[in-house]
Amino acid sequence: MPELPEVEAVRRELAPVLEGAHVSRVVLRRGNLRRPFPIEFERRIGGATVRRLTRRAKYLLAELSSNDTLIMHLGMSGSFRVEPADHTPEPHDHVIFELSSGRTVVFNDPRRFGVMDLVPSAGAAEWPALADLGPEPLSAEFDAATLARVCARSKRALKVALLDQHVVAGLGNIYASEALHLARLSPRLRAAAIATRNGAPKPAARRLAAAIKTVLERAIARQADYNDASRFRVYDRAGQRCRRRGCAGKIKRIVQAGRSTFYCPVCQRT
DNA sequence: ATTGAGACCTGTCGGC
DNA sequence: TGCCGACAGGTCTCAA
Repeated sequence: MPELPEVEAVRRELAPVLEGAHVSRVVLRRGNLRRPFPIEFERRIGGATVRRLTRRAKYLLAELSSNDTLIMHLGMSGSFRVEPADHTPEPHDHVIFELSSGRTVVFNDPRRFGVMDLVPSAGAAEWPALADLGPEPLSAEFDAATLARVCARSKRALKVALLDQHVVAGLGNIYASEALHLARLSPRLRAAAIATRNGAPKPAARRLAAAIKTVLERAIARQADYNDASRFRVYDRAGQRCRRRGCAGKIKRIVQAGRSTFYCPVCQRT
């Protein structure tokens, strides 16, 4: 379940287990995920201590005492479990990090769209996918002005633009729809429609930038005391009633750039 | 330069 | 029950 809030939840769960922990052994149960594992992956991590576990967009970054950084992405179906040392592997358990604490961190990924790579920490920010990322949506760096600027000359639909990690880093298919609903903006609007000609933000851009932050913050907070999976505003609710107060619309599903978009045609008219 | 389509994988679910 | 297509939270590459 990996968009920014889910990755952040994973980080918060793993940080206490990994930070300061000594990795006694790494076991690969296959040679690749979306791409092959880097050369000497197990040997280069084995023996190191994890200094910090951080997140950038949907990536997890484990800084190691060896001055390498382990870059991880969960793809569509990746997940981590913390297990006792003697656990029996389950199907699709691909990477096992054995810690000298006696615990084991297991990476499981049925579809194998995940990624792991190991790079010198000094150059981690230049790792191709990381270097191209747009602003972190919960940082002060991301606001209506930055959003308006990157949308300025784009002819694609607003929803499609929100999925572009160069526009804003960490939104995925669920929270793009959710943010647009909160901001009362149609997913089919051209992206450029929220910016004025000189690139200054319109009220729509302000609403959208604020909605993105709100939606992500709420999702992160919900994960913290994780219980019932989701009460989405629109995602996966085709045919059901719009949850906005006073709106009698029915949620609609459309396909944009090959991906499902959910929205309310009544309150997300522009 | 942008943009959309297809590819990469496996699992699940609904319809016939 | 079984088979088959559609679809799933994400990138990446290729060709208009």
